[in-house]
Amino acid sequence: MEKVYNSEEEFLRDYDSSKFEKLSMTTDILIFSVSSEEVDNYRKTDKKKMSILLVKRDNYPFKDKWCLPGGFIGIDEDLDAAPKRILKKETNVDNIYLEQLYTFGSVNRDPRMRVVSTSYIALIDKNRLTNNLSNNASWFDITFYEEKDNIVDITLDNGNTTISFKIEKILREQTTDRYSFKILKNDSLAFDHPLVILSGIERLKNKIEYTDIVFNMMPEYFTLGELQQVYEVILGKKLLDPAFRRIIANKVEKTTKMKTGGGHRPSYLFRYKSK
Amino acid sequence: MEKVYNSEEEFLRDYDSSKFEKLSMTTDILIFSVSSEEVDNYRKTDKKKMSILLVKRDNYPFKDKWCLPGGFIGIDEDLDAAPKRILKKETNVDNIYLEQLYTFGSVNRDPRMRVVSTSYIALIDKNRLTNNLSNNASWFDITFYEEKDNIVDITLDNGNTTISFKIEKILREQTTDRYSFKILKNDSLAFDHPLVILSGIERLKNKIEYTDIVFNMMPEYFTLGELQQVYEVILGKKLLDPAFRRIIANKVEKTTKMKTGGGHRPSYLFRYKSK
DNA sequence: CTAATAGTGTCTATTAGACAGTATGTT
DNA sequence: AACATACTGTCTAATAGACACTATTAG
Repeated sequence: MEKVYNSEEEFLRDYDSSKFEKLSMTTDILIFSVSSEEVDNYRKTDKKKMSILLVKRDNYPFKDKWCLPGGFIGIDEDLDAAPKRILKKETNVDNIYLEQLYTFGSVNRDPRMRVVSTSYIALIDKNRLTNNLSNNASWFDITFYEEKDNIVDITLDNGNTTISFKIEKILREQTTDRYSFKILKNDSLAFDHPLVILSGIERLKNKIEYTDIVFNMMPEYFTLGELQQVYEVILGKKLLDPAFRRIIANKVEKTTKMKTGGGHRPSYLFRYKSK
Repeated sequence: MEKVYNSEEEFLRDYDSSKFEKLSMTTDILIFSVSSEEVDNYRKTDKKKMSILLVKRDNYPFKDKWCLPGGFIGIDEDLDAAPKRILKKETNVDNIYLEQLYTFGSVNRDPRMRVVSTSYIALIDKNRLTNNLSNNASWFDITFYEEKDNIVDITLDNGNTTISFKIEKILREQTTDRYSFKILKNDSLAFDHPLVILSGIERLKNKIEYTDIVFNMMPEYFTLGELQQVYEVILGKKLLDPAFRRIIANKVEKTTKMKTGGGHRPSYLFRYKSK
């Protein structure tokens, strides 16, 4: 028979938290940025790509495979504090844009034991990184390609290694925008991280349209051409100049600085204007 | 010194999962529906409200306070399976619309021990419930009111009990749509559930604009007036008839059935039309 | 001069907002 | 007849898409 308590204090003094079987929690962080690939033609501007930071596992499970930076949630650590701590460790930078993405909790996602993982998206301008990444971390350029029938092809490339995977998106209900993801092919990414990365890319594509999060990936001063390229690479399509400028007009302010040196008309540098 | 392993199998055989301190996970479910309040005037249509299912706690902590239905995640249970199981238990209905909302993980959100909770939104048409709710559960009508300066006032009422709380929304960064919530007043809701409820309402308000999730709260046949009222009560504002009908035109199909009996022109019944 | 990007003007198409009007059942 | 809701027509305002044009620099 259960004991009857007369106050919350009494109950808590007696409480045995071991009666439920506990589990481990981790966090995975999608650190997104933008990279520029130099082009041989002196007139042309650098080609921009989305990029993501991965780390190479030096331990089992998935030893020597690449995965998202992450780690365990401390028992005395706020859920949001863990990704902050890990981000600081990996990048040596504070004040990085961070938002919770999704919590993944299939029973067998980790071969060691039951682990539930809350993923986060971080956005950063690479110029803020003063080149002291932790030593098994590396930036991978993202190539994202959606085939007709809800099959998504993603390729990550850091110059040495190419990782590619393919995921099928299955609409869960007619009424919503939520998909179930099914991994069709995955060479070399650890855990269920292909799913996490795809979720993150989709979130980014969505939110770039109705928030100002892009500016977390931009340097303080930028040209509108550069900004437009970042939009285009994230959305995966070309935008028309006048329409683009109308839309971002009230988000940026023109400065007196200019960018010269390309073999073409110089452009004004703009800056993010918060409301 | 750490032991060196030569294969994943060997590593896993040896793996001691107890070296990290584990924690408990729960799920909280926001079960939303729509209720109609009868009006004395025979001509007028019933006034619709959003409603949410709460349960009364019969144990410490927060004994006798109301809270969201929820429970612990089983060690061998997929994260998504837990809310499904609890939903079935509380409502006796299968196939309810369910989507993950957010994972709350402040260190002290539960006085017993460290508990991280993943919240879910469920949407249901009350007509599907054949009146066998679990016996300490009750529907509360929601009144939602946003004061000028990001202070939100929410009142829940089930006819006997009125619960009200007040939350301040603080924009986290200039660039995003994410808020931190701060509870300014909370009489009688257990845990951090005021935050969970507010997050859920905001998600609902957002998604009703670009998905078809409303139809999960509607009966199979409905009039456009009823549908419009549901939109209005969720969005918290009046809509213009012609605009509303244009927007939902391709989401519904007219049937030959009609609704008569109000002291006014009868209306056609419509049905959700999936694409 | 040329290639390449910067930046603007303007027309058109589409969508959203507003208002006024007609239609029809119950009491 | 009167009230309340159903439903539609149409004008206007705002926004998005498309194209064409001018501007300016390094080589």
